[in-house]
Amino acid sequence: MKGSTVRNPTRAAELFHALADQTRLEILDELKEGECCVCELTDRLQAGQSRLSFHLKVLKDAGMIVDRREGRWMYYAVNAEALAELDELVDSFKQARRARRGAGCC
Amino acid sequence: MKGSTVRNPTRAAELFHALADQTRLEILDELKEGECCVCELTDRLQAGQSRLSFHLKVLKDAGMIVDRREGRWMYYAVNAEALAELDELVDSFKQARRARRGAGCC
DNA sequence: CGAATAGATCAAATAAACTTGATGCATAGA
DNA sequence: TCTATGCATCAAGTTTATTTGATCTATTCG
Repeated sequence: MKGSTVRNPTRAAELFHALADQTRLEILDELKEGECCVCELTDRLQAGQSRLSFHLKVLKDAGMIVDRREGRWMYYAVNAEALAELDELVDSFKQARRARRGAGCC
Repeated sequence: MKGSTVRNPTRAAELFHALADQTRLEILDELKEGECCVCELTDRLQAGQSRLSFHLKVLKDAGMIVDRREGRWMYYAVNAEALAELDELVDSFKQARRARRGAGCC
């Protein structure tokens, strides 16, 4: 455990921001099939190397993915912990929606 | 139903983008307690009127919230459909993570 | 109708994110 | 050690988001 993740608004924004990009969603879509190296991603997605590297970094900094070096290849994979965090975050939006707040407004 | 939402990467990015901001998360945090008008939000959150209005628009355009006019007040509320979409999206990241892709890399 | 109020919208300024091409660094193999 | 390969990183340019202060619109009430 890395401390409260939900209830930390900055953390939540960081996590959602990591998901708020088409290219990164495509990366995750590839990674969910299993661990994968950058060169593989490069030709699956239509993306230049440095562009891909940039987005991988965003995902990694947010904790959405983890990396592992093997020889000269880097393997990336989805981070299961982050998926649990996301579940919690989405759940947190669901609390106690009542019909209407008290009486009139302001 | 408004057509496939998961499996539409642009839609997914839009939804996550709406959540990728501190102020908007705070708004949602207020709204989950129940429907609420802008003036109420204005003093709960430390935000100017046009700023709040901007973020409410982002949330609304993404379908995260719905609005309702009552006299001269606008009431906003979390959109339950969007919460379902989010659940689906987060689930979609979870598919079939295998240990390792086939043999060596490239 | 005229004034007041709640919010939306617009324009300009600023800031943050993304793309691209170049360069750097580590590893592996000759 | 020298070279090639796989990626990360950096700098510059571009695009997209956000903030702020007006201004505009709809609604209510006198």
